[in-house]
Amino acid sequence: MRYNPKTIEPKWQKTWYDNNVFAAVDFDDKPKYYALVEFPYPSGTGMHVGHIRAYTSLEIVARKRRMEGHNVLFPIGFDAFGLPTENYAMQAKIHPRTVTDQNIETFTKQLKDVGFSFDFDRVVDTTDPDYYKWTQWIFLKLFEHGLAYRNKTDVNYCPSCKVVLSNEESQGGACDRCDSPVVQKEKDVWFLKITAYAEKLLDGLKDLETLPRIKTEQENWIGRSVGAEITFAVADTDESLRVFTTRPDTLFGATFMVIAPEHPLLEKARGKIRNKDAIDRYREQARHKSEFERTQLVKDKTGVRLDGLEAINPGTKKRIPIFVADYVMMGYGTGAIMAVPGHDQRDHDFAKTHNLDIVEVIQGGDVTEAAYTDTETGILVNSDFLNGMDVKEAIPATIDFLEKEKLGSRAINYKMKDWAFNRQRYWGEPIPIVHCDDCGMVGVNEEDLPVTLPAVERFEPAADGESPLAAIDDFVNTTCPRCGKPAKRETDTMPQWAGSSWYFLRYTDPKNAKALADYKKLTYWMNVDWYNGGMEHVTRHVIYSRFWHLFLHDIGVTPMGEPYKKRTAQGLILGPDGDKMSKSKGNVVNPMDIVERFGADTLRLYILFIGDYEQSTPWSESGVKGARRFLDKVWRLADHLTDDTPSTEVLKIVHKTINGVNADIEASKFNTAISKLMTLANDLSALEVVPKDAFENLLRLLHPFAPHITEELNERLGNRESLTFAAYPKPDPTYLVDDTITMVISVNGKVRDKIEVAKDTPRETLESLALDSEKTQKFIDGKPIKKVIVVPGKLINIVV
RNA sequence: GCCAGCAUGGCGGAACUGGUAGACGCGCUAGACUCAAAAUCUGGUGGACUUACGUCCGUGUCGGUUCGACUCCGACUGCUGGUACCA
Repeated sequence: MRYNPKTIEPKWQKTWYDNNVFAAVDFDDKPKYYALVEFPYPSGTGMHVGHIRAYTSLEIVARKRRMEGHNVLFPIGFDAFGLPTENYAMQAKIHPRTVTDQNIETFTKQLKDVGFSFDFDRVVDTTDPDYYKWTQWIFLKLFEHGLAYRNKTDVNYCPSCKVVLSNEESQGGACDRCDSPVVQKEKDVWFLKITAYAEKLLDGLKDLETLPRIKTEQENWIGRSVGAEITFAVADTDESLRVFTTRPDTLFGATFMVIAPEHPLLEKARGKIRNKDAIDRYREQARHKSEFERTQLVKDKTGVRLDGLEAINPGTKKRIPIFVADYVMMGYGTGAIMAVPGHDQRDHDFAKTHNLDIVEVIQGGDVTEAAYTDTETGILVNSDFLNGMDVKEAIPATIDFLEKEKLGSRAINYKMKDWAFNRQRYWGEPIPIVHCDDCGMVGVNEEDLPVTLPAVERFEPAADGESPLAAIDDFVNTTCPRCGKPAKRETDTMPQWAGSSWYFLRYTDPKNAKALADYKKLTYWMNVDWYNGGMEHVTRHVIYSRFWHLFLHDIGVTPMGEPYKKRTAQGLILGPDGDKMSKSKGNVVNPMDIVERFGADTLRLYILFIGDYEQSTPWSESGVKGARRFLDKVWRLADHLTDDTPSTEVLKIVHKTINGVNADIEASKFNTAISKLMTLANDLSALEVVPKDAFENLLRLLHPFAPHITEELNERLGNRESLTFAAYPKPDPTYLVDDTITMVISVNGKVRDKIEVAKDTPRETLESLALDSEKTQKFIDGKPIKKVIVVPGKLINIVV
């Protein structure tokens, strides 16, 4: 009989899913293993090959762990709030609830068609009120602990559509929907104080098992920098300017100051500024510049000098000018800098444009030409008591001086900003806050959660940038939870990151109505042993969810500090043309097509064989064929089985494969694991008859990759037990070592001969064997032998 | 600009801590089977020279360290990702 995935795949899927064989068992005695993949956004187009790649890695690990005797939690769910569904719903005039339910249904069917071993009893859906009740509950806790606050900020606003836009919808400064220019509109929005956790988030990275680059990316995102805060008095006023600098040693070279256009000094000292008009004009320009312009047009350093105000350099005691310039941002540091044109290139550019003094304080370069930024070899000059020191000595010396004079202190600054936590849209979790005229902002009582999204006909954004919820009187008008007087509900909803910041906790206890998850179950299942997802989520999603988890731990809701033990990230699958897959390029590969034409096992196998798991790789149709041929070959092997005991030679091949495949899977080297299985199948098919024992080992090793065909073949061998919980093969060390080894003989590093020798041939014998070799003789050619290097088990190199 | 990563046959990719470059797959090619084709099986397949045995060259470019470099170091080029005037 020929291999026909169309009949055997549905058969085994039915067996698995009808009997719930992948259900994780709470509090089981077996050691637990929690394998987590990033849950999908259920889009209308169904699964992408990228989803398959993202899930297949841990699918292999989960199936392998079950065979190794673990109680495995391998869950899946849906991150279903968000813009695409909402936009589609508006366009198609279907309620987002309906759209979401349909999409989830499609995804679930597709996941099962590929044979993923998820525990479908634990599916979570972030848009389910029973789920988002707890998302709201966590928000309330953050609010109670002062970690959620409201503040004014500028948002992208389209005056024509009267709608707030996301960054994505306002790229290049034009509205995505009507193409009119986007302006910045000031609005009161919610923030989460993630900066309060900056240090903890940095600390927690120490124990995370991951690629160095993943760690580096998070470190750079948090962006801790150590330096000093220095206070500059503003001459003839009571005002002062605080700056943050990483280079306090260059204090004596600060010849001017620059403040952000939004800096409060401009209001406070307004009376003293003589060129108000010019300043106002510049501030207005900066306000209208989109973030795009302000950050992309790097070349021209614009700015206006404040007439009538000067600062005093606390080192030199000299008066120095103050400028307003938009290259300084209010959002980082203190919104003001001391400019050291001699040793900072941006300041140097600015000084050149505006004809300002450039003073050299670190010797080594030519500061009239360019800023000299070498901190290793430079020596301080023109700096009073710092003269003669190197940069490393001068930094603490300056800080000591500033602290003594009460002009500044050591300071740490983070690049990471607080998390803007709001959207003015319908399809998101309502923020559970009530605005009361008397009590201010009050959290909804816990027993009144969830604050559900009202079922409405119209969910288009309301006018003037307000959420559609603002137009629904029934929703808005409520009573104050504290004083009982009439009050209004918050109408903003949460961003998409909210539901995904804690979903992995819900999987441990998905139906709990009393808590986000039972503490004992959390204790049993957490931490996540292995978390795989996209490289693009390594900064935002991973950091946000770590923040929520650390907070939940601090308030005693979860037992562990850091949620994840190990994190990996898969590479992108490109189109067959090497470009990113996209509808517009017409190079999208639909994974379900591959299932249809070649079978799910072929898809699973190929997607891991395609290349290094962490690297991006183009899709190849002919590569798929290769994966299918391999399965055909395995199928045919079953027709040549024998009960004879395998030869030592065969046992060696089998056990080396067991050893290699095991190691490769644990190291995410799925492509080489598969190539080793192919080699084993090739070797077995070269035999007259295939020992059954060797074949069964092959089936078990292959089972996590290609579960359907292996279950079928296993059944045909007469085995009653499913492979799902069959013992994973263990290598027998006696078959891993060879008695004889091939050693290379090289002359001056070039391979000239190979010899077969016993494993522990002594050095002297090897040397003489090498020197006597006919082939090497030719290259030694009577020249004097300088040295003979013997690397045990590898080679002998003769140097002449 | 800065940070990180990558660069290996016709193609996707292997090569552990420096030690036989090109595993495995695709493609191509010759042969077997077939009336024929498909499928399958067997052999070959980095390049140049050579009747052959072989020899030389070869891991983006240039240089260095080493008995020995795809692997380490320096400079450069190109590609990918992240970030954005971060003080």
